[in-house]
Amino acid sequence: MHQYEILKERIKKQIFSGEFTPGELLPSEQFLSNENSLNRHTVRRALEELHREGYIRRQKGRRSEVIQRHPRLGLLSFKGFSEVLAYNDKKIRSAYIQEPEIIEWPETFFFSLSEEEKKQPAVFLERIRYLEENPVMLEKTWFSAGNKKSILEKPFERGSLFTTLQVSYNIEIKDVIQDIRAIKGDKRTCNHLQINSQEPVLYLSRKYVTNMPDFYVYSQLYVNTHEYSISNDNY
Amino acid sequence: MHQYEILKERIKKQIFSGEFTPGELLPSEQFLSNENSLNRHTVRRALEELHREGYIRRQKGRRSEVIQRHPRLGLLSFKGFSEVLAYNDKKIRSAYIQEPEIIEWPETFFFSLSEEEKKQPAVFLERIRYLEENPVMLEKTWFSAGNKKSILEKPFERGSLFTTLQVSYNIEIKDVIQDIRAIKGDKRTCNHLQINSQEPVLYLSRKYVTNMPDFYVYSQLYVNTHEYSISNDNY
DNA sequence: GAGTGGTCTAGACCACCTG
DNA sequence: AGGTGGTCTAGACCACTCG
Repeated sequence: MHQYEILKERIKKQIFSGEFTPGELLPSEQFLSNENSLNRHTVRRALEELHREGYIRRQKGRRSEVIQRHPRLGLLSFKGFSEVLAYNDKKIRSAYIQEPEIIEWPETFFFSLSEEEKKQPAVFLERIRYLEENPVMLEKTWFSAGNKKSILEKPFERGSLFTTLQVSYNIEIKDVIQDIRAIKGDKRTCNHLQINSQEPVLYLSRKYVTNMPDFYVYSQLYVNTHEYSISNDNY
Repeated sequence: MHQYEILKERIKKQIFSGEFTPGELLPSEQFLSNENSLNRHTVRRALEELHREGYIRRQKGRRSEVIQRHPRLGLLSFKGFSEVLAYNDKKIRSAYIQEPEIIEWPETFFFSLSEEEKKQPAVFLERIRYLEENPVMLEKTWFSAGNKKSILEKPFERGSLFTTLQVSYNIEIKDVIQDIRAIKGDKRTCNHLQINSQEPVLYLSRKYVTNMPDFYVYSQLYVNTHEYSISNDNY
């Protein structure tokens, strides 16, 4: 954990605990720098990320202002579902449609796989995500089984695949490539999302890049945006 | 124009001109630093932004790799349509449905307006955006007329509203707040996009933040994602 | 005019990649 | 083992905000 991450997480917690409230100004960079015995650049790095994630507003000559959080899903970032909403006051929950299992890679896959990946079977899982007890997202996930079969043996750490990959295999998500479309939901998808068949659904296809060469995680997300829209991280 | 922006734009041009080709490694930060008499931090800032915008891949211990660009619309960034695709080889074109005109703000608006904004009427315009002669996006734009009525007098600089705002009033876009949904296109929208009525359409509502306090630009975008999906800037 | 954020320079150490 | 990117420190100047 780097210094800027530590500071960033601390300020996030202070925002969610109400220690810093929306509209309030954070201490100056100079102050945070002295206070924490950090260089101003390190402080700035933390504040820049808080800005990109939509927590604060920055303006030259003025201290950083805590922003009123909107009731939106910050799904465009590449954090996992649980992380995105971890600090939120929304009640979230996940349920398996398909627990992690070993399967062959589908013949036609939505990203092109490397030869290395095709040699191994895949781990597949499918989950439905609830927000305030409403199903908002159907998520299908694949990754190369390789030497990661032990991941099937017990439930995910804190319900998060990414947390589990990190603690079990020291794998971290570094980047994501994603495409977004509006599509008609098929019958099965709409059933799970509890909307009428053929209703528009936001479709995201994702390839997560990790710190392990040639190991990627792939996801297809089907999101019901009738109730909740999806907001961007700012930058 | 800051040093890191100059360097960033220069490298972008070198990528699009084919001077750097996909798969190729850029010179090291140290080299670019010496070459341009810039500090390594300044070089890094440029490379970080190129990474976020999806032009290069960065990996510790290895020089930055130029990425194969995908035929996708980088619409999630807050750049204008023309800027996004300026370096692309795709043919783009815009046409007015409604040329800029002065109107009253709609009674119900998709973002909440400040009292200051409501005092003034709005400039409204509506455009249809073509990619390779296919209509891909319908865009409605509003902003406070204020002292900016001269903007109605002549065509936009290089067809870009944002460029015009910058050269005429020194206004720069600093940030964007946007929401994304999948909706059923209404009849009018689908007609313009040349798709069947009720087809799913990607809907983005945007509030652009500028360097001028209390001056915002608002847009509603309706995107046909059947042919082209929308990709993220990475970070 | 004091406080503050944005940019830039100079230099250091570490972790990772590649021969 | 040398090259390279990621993090961090120390210090500087400028442009903007606000009382």
